[in-house]
Amino acid sequence: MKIVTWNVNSLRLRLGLVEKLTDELAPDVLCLQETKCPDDLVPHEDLKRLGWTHVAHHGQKGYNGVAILSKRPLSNVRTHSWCDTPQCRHLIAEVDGMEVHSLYIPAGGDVPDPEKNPKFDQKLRFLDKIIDWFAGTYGPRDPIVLAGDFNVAPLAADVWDHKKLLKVVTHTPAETARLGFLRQTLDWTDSTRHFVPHDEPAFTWWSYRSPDWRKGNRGRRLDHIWVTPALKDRLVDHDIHVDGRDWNKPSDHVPVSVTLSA
DNA sequence: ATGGTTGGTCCCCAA
Repeated sequence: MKIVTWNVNSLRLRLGLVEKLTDELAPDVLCLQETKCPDDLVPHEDLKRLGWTHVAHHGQKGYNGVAILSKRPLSNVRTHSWCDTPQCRHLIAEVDGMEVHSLYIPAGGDVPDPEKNPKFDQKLRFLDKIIDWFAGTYGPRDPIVLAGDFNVAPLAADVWDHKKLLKVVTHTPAETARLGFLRQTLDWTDSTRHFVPHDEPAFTWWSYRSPDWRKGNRGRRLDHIWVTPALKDRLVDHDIHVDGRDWNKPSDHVPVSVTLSA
């Protein structure tokens, strides 16, 4: 069972790359974020042609939007909005006896001060709410995959320069501490760091604004796949598909994958 | 200290 998460940054614009990803990575389940697509405009026929016969989508016009594409049946599809105004950032479905979450945590704007920046305040409160919810809703023996764009780079080796980025949104102590609390709720395993040493730089996002992203390599690890202890022993493979940043008209995020044994 | 790019929408916002 191979599960991939990707911030697609517009599903309709990048349908061709969804096809490329489907061919090259051959996932069984594909979690998408930032589809930027209302539910009634999802290109279901195109997705079906690519083998995505089961599609759950939770989207809105212009912003946000999450999806779970699957080659196996999905059931018990649910959504949550953790914001004051409804936002499409959290979609849940069951597949093969597991619960899969496609999650898009708010980016948080530019100024890392909740007093001055409402978006950063919204991000911190979003994190606080899901920490409470996961802690109160599940236990470590529940088989859950939490995948998505968390918009937080938790470790020093998850950013290109730890000291420089301590005051930059995605890597501030307020955010990384909360991600630590979230990880503790169900004793989640961070799949990437299960396979990659904690001090080895690992990035999944490079800004569109850096002209030569590979040379400068000013990246951050914002995209994550976490699993509960119930699934940890089934982790057999992992990949950050860095080459995806060089696809034609790429997303600024690259796909992250895990493979679970049967 | 600032600017750089991309996507969606409706003349600017979010990332």
